[in-house]
Amino acid sequence: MPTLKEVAKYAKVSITTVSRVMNEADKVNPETRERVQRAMRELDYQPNRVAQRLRTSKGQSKLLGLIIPDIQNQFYSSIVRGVEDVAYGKDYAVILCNSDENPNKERFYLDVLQSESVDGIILPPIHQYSKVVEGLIESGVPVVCVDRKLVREAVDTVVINNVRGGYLAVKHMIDFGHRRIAILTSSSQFSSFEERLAGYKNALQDHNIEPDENLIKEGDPRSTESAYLFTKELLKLHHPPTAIFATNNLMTLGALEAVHEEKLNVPDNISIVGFDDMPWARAISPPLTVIKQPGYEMGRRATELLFQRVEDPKREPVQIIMEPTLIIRKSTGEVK
Amino acid sequence: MPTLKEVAKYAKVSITTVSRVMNEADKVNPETRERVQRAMRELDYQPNRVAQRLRTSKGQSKLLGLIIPDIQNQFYSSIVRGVEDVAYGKDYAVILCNSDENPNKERFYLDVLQSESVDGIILPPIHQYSKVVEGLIESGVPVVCVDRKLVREAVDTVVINNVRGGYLAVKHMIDFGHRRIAILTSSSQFSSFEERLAGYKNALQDHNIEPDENLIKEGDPRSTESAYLFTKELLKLHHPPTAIFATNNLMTLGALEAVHEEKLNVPDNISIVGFDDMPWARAISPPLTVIKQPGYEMGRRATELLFQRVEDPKREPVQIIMEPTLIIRKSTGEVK
DNA sequence: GTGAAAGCGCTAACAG
DNA sequence: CTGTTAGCGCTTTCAC
Repeated sequence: MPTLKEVAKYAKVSITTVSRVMNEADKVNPETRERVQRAMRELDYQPNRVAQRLRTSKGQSKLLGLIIPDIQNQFYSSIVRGVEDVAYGKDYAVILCNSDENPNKERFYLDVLQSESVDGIILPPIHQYSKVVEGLIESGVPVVCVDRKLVREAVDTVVINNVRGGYLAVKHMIDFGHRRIAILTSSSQFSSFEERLAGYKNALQDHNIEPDENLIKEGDPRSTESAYLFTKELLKLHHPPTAIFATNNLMTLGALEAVHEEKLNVPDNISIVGFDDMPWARAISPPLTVIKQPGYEMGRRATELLFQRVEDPKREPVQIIMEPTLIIRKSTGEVK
Repeated sequence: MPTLKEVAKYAKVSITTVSRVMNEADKVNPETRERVQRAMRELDYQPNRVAQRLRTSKGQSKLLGLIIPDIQNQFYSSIVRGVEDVAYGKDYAVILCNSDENPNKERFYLDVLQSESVDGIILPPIHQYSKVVEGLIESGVPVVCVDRKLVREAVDTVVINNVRGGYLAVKHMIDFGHRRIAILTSSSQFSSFEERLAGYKNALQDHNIEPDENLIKEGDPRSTESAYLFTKELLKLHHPPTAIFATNNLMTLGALEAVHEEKLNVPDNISIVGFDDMPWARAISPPLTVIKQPGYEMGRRATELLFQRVEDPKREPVQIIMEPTLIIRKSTGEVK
């Protein structure tokens, strides 16, 4: 690959001039500029981003970091796509990291990203209190949280109103006459799942339904398998639930599989509401009623926030709370 | 972030020595080494990858590039995960790029990656003849193709036997007595889809079934919508097919949706075989018969190949052809 | 066994 | 308007 120096020699100017025509900064004599541009074209010159990054202090690296739990979770794929699209629009590339909810991996990647001098980092933090992430913010690295928040208020954040999401789902089932409604959720650790559970409880309370601990299953939200097992248990209960609320797309799959295996008819024998409106949700039979989160849009907004912060590091942190929507399809119906 | 220099000062040695203890190269006096290591620990030193990359010529950047059509296609998510896992094992980070099958985007990202001095690039090339990619290989950048091949033989490649995948699917339907079997595939451009179609035709031929052009639908493989429309058309045919083979996971979803909308029973009224064994395939009712491709494993193998090439740039190129498997579930049955 | 010095490709003062 | 110079943080000869 040609370097600045070679272009300079070819165009018979100094490297500074070449650098100038690239960065549009100072005015360069039109003729000179033209000559340099031709040289760049003819040599097929591409600035070396690594050198640029090393030299430039902040906000010019054209690289950003994105740490997610697992790219195989489609909800995160949506976020990633949103991030990439906005990044691409600004000639940014993104380093993608999978943390597997493992704080050590998160830490490792955070170090790598910092060491790569990325302009900023987007992530759903594994812990709501995170020394590492907070340290990062303090040290001036632009960070935006997406999907999950940090307890500390002073961070740009994009989340959805999870309490409302949970409420909407459960309210919908109650409206159909259900009173024994089970929930498949995560053991408390992630703000999002805690909130969805809170929404579930609020809805029950508002309709004078006593929560039944047997219907609240808390497991690993990454595991379709555990949701499957929980659902099996649920269905074997003496008083089984007439409706199930699965709080993410993976758990929904587990619930669905168990229900089908038991030859139950949806929604006649049991109603199901999922979380996340994945492509398969409308293709299956019956189509699945879900709480939709705008993953792609969340990714976009988070990235825009990040760019804003890169440009103005001392702007006041913003919290964007997006609204989940209930999409009613055929997997929910009157309780029999 | 502390630099080499600061560590050196802190440990009262020269930066060279610090560099040495990091890279384990020359022997360093045990005492000195210990002192330096303590300094690094106490200052929480992290080598600056950007500087390392700029300085080092090849194969030490600890960064690799991955260009895929779209991360929202779960098959590619699997590949990405395979790549990341192997990369993580070697302290590598990966830059992820979405090409949307757009050669300009592919080209843009290829330039970016080269300009980032990545150690290597993994991609399913958009075109089977690709000047850009071939140029890259010629210029010495380690490249490995995954999922799709280049016509040029001299590239490391990891693909599946797509002809066989197509054959397996269709043979399975023929065994159930089907003779009017439709295929939803891509307009010819991608080697993988061409081959799946070839497998389809081979199977028909081997069983003396005349291919019917009306049953061969070629569209955009990224579009669930187009598969949906095609399926609708197919079902309205005077002699509609009794079975449908969808050649990727997105198209499968479109077919499923159309079939359900027409209130057809699977497999009683129509059999369906999908391509790609996505998590939802076993959760739906009836569970979907599919041709499974080992996406995750393909990503792993591709990355291993890449690392081998980084270590030995003049090793002979390897072509790994993995086998697809037919997973029989309940979406296929006797023709009525 | 250790240090001094050069330089990767680029940007940013500082002169002219 | 253009060129000279000094590094960014690191690796790598080449001396000592």
